[in-house]
Amino acid sequence: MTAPETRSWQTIRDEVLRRIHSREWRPGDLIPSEADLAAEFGCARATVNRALRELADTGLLERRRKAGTRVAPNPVRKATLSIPVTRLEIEARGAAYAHVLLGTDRATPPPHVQGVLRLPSGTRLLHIRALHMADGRPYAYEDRWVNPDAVPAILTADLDSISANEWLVANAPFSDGSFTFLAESADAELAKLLDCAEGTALIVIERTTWDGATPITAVRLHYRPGHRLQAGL
Amino acid sequence: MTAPETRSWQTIRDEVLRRIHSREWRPGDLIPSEADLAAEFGCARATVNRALRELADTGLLERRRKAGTRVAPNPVRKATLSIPVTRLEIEARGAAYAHVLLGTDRATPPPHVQGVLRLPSGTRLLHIRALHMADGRPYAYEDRWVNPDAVPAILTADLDSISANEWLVANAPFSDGSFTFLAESADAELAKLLDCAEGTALIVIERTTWDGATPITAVRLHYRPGHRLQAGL
DNA sequence: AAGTGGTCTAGACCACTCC
DNA sequence: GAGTGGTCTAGACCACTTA
Repeated sequence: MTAPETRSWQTIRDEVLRRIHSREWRPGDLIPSEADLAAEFGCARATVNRALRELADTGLLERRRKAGTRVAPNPVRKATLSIPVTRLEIEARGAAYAHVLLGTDRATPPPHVQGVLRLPSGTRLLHIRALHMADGRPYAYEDRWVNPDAVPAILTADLDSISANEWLVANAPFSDGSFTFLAESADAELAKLLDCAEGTALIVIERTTWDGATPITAVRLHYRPGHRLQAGL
Repeated sequence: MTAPETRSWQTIRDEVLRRIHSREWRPGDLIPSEADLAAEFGCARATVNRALRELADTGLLERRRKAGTRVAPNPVRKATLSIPVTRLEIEARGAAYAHVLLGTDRATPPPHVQGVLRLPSGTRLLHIRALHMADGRPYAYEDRWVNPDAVPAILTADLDSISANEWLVANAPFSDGSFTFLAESADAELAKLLDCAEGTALIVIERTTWDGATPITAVRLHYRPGHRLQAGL
């Protein structure tokens, strides 16, 4: 045997991948148990477990106690988007970042914001509007509502020198959150801010974050026309 | 001590999360080594490792040999989108699925498709256009190019009864792929197909898949107006 | 009742990287 | 060189699920 004697969990993962890929194991098939595979590969069961768990996490295998491990019949593709702080996103593209605070006020948010934050109607929040610039050109428009009860210190923060985005990342740890992606046409105001024609299709990210049951912030980011979100895997 | 004596890796993960969250450990801080934490929690180092690895995978911790483990200063949020087969996506909403094959032909793809698939210009591919319906109403328009060299069997598949989407999932294993999300305005044809006004902003998913170095398929999915992609985490 | 995955342990060696 | 994380082992017990 000239085969390498290495039997790391990556080796086993790759071999399992190869067997699925070569259709030796087909979608829906039951594959051997961890104990059997450990015997076959000459390694500890924990090592096999690590490899199979990895593949189950990415949706390629389905595992159930007693029932065993199957090749997923309908592999649900999991696309992972990395969403860094906007400044870093822009700098990663090699562009110079700048940030323009368009205004802050305290007001009652529109109903849909109240809804997603599950706030009683009439609650007043801090409203922040800002523009992120890349090389002097508009990159994304940020419309944010912050719950000052959750992070009182933001009322005294200098949001001209640090974006609310970054201030919150550094100062408002959160336990939960969600992202939604959608498309929207630029209205007159957005067209002006993002320097595009009215009606242009824009991609929008809506994000909310929570500290346990306490809502922290809800934000909508409208990206400049043509923006693409690239997902891995 | 009335604290429970359970010390599973989830327990440890949650306790580490709590310390980060309570700002006992702040962004950029070095946290104790695995050995120290194992001693503190009274468990094996492997258990601590499992907990910390989990948090590092989600981007909350940064780990380096010798340098130790730090709380990530700029936690990169990883949003995970689950992208199932369109039929299952529709059925999960409790709607009836149907699928209309609009046409197939063999042709030379437009330059941008040739580009992303890295094919020599002039290569002829199978072109498939279809509409996914939910409860009889248009849900998404699919415009797909398939490399018949990679999956010759598709030329004889009955794409009326099974969508190309599902046929490929079941018959064309792939090793790599990528997703891109963007916004586009409906042109006259799309407006007609999706039963919306011309110029409506639509969300678009572009997907390509590969079998090693061999391109399999490139597809663009235009969703009906108002569609949202919901990401977890 | 029994089979399978899920997890934990105690120990070991290795790989990397900072000093 | 030394400290830290990365991984593997052999064994064990438990939890869940199906038969």
